[in-house]
Amino acid sequence: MAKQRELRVTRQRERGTRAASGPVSAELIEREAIRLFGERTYPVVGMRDISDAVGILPGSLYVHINSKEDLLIKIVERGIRSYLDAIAPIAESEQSATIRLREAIKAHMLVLATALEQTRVSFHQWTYLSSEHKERVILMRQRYEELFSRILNDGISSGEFRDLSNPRIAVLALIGMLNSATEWYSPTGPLSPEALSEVLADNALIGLQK
Amino acid sequence: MAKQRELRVTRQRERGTRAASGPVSAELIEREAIRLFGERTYPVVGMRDISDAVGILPGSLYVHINSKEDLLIKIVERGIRSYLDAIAPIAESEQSATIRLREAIKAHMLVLATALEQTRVSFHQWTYLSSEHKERVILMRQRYEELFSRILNDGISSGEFRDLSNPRIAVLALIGMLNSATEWYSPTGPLSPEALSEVLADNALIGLQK
DNA sequence: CCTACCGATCGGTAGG
DNA sequence: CCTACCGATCGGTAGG
Repeated sequence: MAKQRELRVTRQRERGTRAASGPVSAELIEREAIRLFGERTYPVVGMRDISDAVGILPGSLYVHINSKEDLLIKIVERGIRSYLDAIAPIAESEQSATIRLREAIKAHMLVLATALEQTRVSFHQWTYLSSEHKERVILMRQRYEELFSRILNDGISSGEFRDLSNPRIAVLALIGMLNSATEWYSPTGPLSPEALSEVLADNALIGLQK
Repeated sequence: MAKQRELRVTRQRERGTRAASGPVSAELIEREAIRLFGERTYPVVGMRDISDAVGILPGSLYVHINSKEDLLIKIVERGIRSYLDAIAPIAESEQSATIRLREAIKAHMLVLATALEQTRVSFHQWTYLSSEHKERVILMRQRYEELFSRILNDGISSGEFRDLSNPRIAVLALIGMLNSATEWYSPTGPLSPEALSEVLADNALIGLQK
């Protein structure tokens, strides 16, 4: 008995990069899944990697979760929602389009900085979901795109922005620029998310030319 | 004998989305791999998917290729090299930074349009390579980044561009915007690569403001 | 290029 | 939460 317990603890140590201990929960599993999916992507992370990270055996994960895909669904939807929640009130506020765009960019970078790995999963790995869930994600992504479209269109109407020949492409390019930060943002870098968002907003609004 | 042949042909038809026939070759396998990796990503495409697409049995692939990773290496390196080859002469030319930037963006969009799936693999899936090959890719990506850095720095020196507080971030944001086209460019869309590149160049140079 | 097969690993489950 | 295990699938090979 004592020997069995010892073996088990040893195995947990071997497995466990997990800090100290604390009970295993669905939330802990999701947290480790975010980290692992963010680092190595969904299809190449095995359930055994996740169970190692939380310090239990693979089969025991299913006491807390339903399936691997269920983990992905929750991570992706929560991730996108955090962007919608942060940016919707800004896009719909009464301020000028210029100010709204600056604030939306800042909000984006703040969410990105506080949830970098979740963002990586949410914006790139939703494609691994089965079709029904993929459709729901596509709707959320459309809502997100519409927030920026609204700001741009308002800015054109009000005369703040120039008469863009193709606002749709401008929106996609802007969002693409923001999302690319998942590939180069570093929490240990010299610039804060706020400072970065000012550089990006200047680029988007003023451009490179003098 | 006749019956065996019939069975084999039938099996090939079942497998084969392959056009007409023609001999299987390393090039054909690479072409189908580009398409499949581009559509569904490297880790979730099996060798059986590739062998189905070219119309042979899985084991027979290894007459033509060495390994699955070898396919990825070739696709990724050829893909990045096509960008370096297109943009290096422009970045190193004698023209103004403004013109060079416009032409570099146009060249980028032309390569992207003519090799959309290869670009998707090259820019996003090199992360699945083993570490030694990953390092080589990182070097190529640095060269690519340096081409744009050179244009931007030249433009700042010459006074064409404003005094960017952080040129590195501006370069990464610019490249991020260009690369995002792998997610929204459609060959059947209304705008040509040239027209798109003008929209993107205007965005980068002039910005959104009036 | 096929036949026949390999060991490894995958997500997940039954029963305690 | 573990023990013990499942069928399916993976990349790849030997021998013809």
